[in-house]
Amino acid sequence: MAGVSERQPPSGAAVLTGPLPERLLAVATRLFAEKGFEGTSVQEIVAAAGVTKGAMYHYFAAKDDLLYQIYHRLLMMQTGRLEQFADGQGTAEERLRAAAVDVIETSFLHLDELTVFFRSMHLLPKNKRRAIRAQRRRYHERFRSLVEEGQQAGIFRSDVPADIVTHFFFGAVHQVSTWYRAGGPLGAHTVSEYYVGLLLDGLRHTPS
Amino acid sequence: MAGVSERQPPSGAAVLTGPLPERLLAVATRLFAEKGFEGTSVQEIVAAAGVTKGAMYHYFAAKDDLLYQIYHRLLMMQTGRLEQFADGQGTAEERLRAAAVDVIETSFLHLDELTVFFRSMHLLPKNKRRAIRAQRRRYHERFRSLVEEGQQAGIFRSDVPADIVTHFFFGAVHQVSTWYRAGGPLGAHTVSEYYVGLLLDGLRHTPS
DNA sequence: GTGTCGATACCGACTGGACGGTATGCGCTC
DNA sequence: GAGCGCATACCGTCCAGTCGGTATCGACAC
Repeated sequence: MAGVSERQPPSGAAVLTGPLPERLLAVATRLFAEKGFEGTSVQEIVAAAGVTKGAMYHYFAAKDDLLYQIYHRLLMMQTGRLEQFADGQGTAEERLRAAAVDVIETSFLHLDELTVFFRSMHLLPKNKRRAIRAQRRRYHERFRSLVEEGQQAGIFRSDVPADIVTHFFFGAVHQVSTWYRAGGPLGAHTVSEYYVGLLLDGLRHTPS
Repeated sequence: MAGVSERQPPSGAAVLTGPLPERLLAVATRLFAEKGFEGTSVQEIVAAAGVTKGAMYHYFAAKDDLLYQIYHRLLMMQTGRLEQFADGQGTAEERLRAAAVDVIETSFLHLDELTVFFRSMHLLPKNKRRAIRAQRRRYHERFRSLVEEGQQAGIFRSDVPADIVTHFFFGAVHQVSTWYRAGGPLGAHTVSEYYVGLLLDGLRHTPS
């Protein structure tokens, strides 16, 4: 992956290092995932980050700005990657498979962000919610058009609308944060392959 | 007044009729779905139900009791139906298909309850959360064993664990509340059939 | 059929604390 | 000496839960 640049070095717990805005977002993500957005006070966030409220309100206009930024950044990254895979080489099935595996794997890497967003997006003020919905729409549409491409090429079944397929798959993916626990018996890559296998081939045994 | 009182007539908007506990749950479900659990005050709930806080705390020990009851009742119903389908007649595939269609359709009928629960379950106190998790585990296990049955009969593929299949499918189902809107172009039954078709046969075109 | 008792169903004012957000100040850098 | 990056103190609001009180009703006695 050329265009996808590496982010911060893979240090274990970067809580008291680095630029403050990122530190606050990291701490807030963890706390929101643990105790919920409304169950976490601004005071707790800044205390965990080793600063005070003045610092936070210097960088973020409101508490829900944290929530917005948390998911906005993840979504931007995933959208960029999806578009790279979708616009790449290979058949529609190959590209869809690669994109689907990638979105699951990056989702596993950011389970907290996903958890927090899908629990609390309804708490965002209207304008921010609209902004996120627009970005998600763009993401959804790109995936959907990939499915449609495969349908028109005769690779995918056409009796199920591509829109439904996309909702079906992303629904399953966005819910992994409710059951998957890192450190369990299943690795992220394993689950990704299973999920994509189910998406493409379904559950029924097809004697080849 | 006899002991066995009359049930409420099937009127459309039964908000100010019927037994108070059910009335409060119905009103709370609607408000929680609209404005979130934390964004809805007890005062608003009781006002919408036409009573006062004293009445609510007469029937419910705490605000989160409402949340618990809302999903508890739905889950009990769906579990009962799942077990009926699973223990019924037919091949494993036929029974799984019928059970899967049913769970989606009942989910569409109770979208508000699903929305509220999956947004706010983390706000439940520990004991109630444990209770719900136990019930959901039972539900999950019954579906999983149905998948396993089909795997052992050679009807379903065995290279994907039944546990993963169950998570995959329920994940997709539990997320419908984030995109499906009643009154849209797609009916609940249509979507149910699409989803079950995707679960069983997957996306790939299999020339028969 | 009248009076008493107890229970159920509900009312509504009040409290105590928490929480998001702000106004101001202060040190350090350039 | 100006402005950035934060600290500290404070405010107004809101809200879950409480608690003493009232109304209604059935059961039972006489």
